[in-house]
Amino acid sequence: MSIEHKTRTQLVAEAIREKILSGEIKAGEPLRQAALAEELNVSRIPVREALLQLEAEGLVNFEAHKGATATQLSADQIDEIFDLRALLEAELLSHSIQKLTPRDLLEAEAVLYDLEEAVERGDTQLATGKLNAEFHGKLYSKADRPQTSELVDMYSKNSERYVRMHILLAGGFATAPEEHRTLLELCKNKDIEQACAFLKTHILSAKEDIKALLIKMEQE
Amino acid sequence: MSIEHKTRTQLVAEAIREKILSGEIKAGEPLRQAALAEELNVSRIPVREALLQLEAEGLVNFEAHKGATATQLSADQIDEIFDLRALLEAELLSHSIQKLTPRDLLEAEAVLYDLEEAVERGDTQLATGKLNAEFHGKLYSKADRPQTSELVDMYSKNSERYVRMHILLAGGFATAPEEHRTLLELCKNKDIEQACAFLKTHILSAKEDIKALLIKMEQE
DNA sequence: CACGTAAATACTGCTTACAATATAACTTCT
DNA sequence: AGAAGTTATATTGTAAGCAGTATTTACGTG
Repeated sequence: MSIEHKTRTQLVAEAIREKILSGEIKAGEPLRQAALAEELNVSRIPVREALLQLEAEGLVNFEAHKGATATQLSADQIDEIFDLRALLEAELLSHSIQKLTPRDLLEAEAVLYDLEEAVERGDTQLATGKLNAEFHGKLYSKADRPQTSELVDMYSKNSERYVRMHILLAGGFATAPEEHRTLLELCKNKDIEQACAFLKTHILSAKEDIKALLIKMEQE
Repeated sequence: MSIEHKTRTQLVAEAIREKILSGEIKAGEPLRQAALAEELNVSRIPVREALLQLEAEGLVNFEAHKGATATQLSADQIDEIFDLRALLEAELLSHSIQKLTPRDLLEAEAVLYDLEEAVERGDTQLATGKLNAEFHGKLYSKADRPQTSELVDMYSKNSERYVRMHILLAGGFATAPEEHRTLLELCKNKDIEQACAFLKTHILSAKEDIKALLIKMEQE
């Protein structure tokens, strides 16, 4: 194993990404190259390159001569992104489900246990972010579809901050925990049709919640 | 309409993209920043930024300290990309088909006419590239799904060079023209189910052709 | 001759500094 | 006072050059 030599651009990208996902940088806020460069003790070039990378991830809008801003997703865009997620994640699950071993399923269950515990502790931040992604990831782990997975990761990262916001403002999703259990059961039974269908409705119902909130906010 | 002020980065990106798509730069070939910079009469900075952009488009692989290469798609990757295209394009069509006006359909038919003519002239380059994309684009034009469309554009651009290669080596797809006609008919009849199903098989059959060729090439 | 090691090279990554563009502030005129 | 034009300022885009990394070549050693 060779030591990883991280380039400044990568470090800067990680730093800015974290700022956006955590909400430290709010949607729509402009990202000044010089300010970021000084704050992170690098020149503007790695900052520019990091911003370009983040644009590819959909976290940043980069307009020539005008600068970069954290992407502000409209209700319509949220709508479309969640539709895409439903489509793509069902595709992943359909390729993965037959190959899931008992061990995979137990690992998923373990994650689910942590997740439920986090919810009880009130740590919704962790529950909806890292643990939720980890649970879904376990179920897709045998899909062997690298490009599709990359897309799914991108979109889930991208919508995460809106999910968080929703939870903050609306008190979270009451139904999600049970839904996860149901989904896991369907996977254990290798019921492709039903599992995929249920996964889709699971994602789409989350969408409806968030969209309602966003529309309300846009009206203000 | 304000005059567009194109940045050097954008111009460089277009130039390199064209080189890759046209085959002037072959898959796997390294892209030297200094060489490109000199050839295009710019410094290395816009070249680097253009390469980053092309990486986001999937046309280039950018590895730290090792440089950029034109992406070399394996048979597996082609397989996955075409599956994604089938999924996403069917999604677009399903959202667009009801809203397609008689005029949209006539325009699609007009493109189809040009396309068939190009095939007869033997201009498969044009037929499978610009015109094919234009025909499909007309059918998706009322989907109102900007992000999905962007993905589809990306993937079709990305696979175009492999399609071209296939045509060069295998003499083209015998069945495609009739399939386009059939698809158009199904759209005219607003038969969502059948149109989407047919579109999927249309894309997946093209996949099989190309994949077979690629596997053959990989064995050499 | 094989193999590991050290110098040379070719390239990428980054900094500093300058040029070009867009926006904000300020006149000037009606 | 308000609109149009003009300067000033902030910010981005690009260039040239140095610093750092990976790869190749040359060399010595067993």
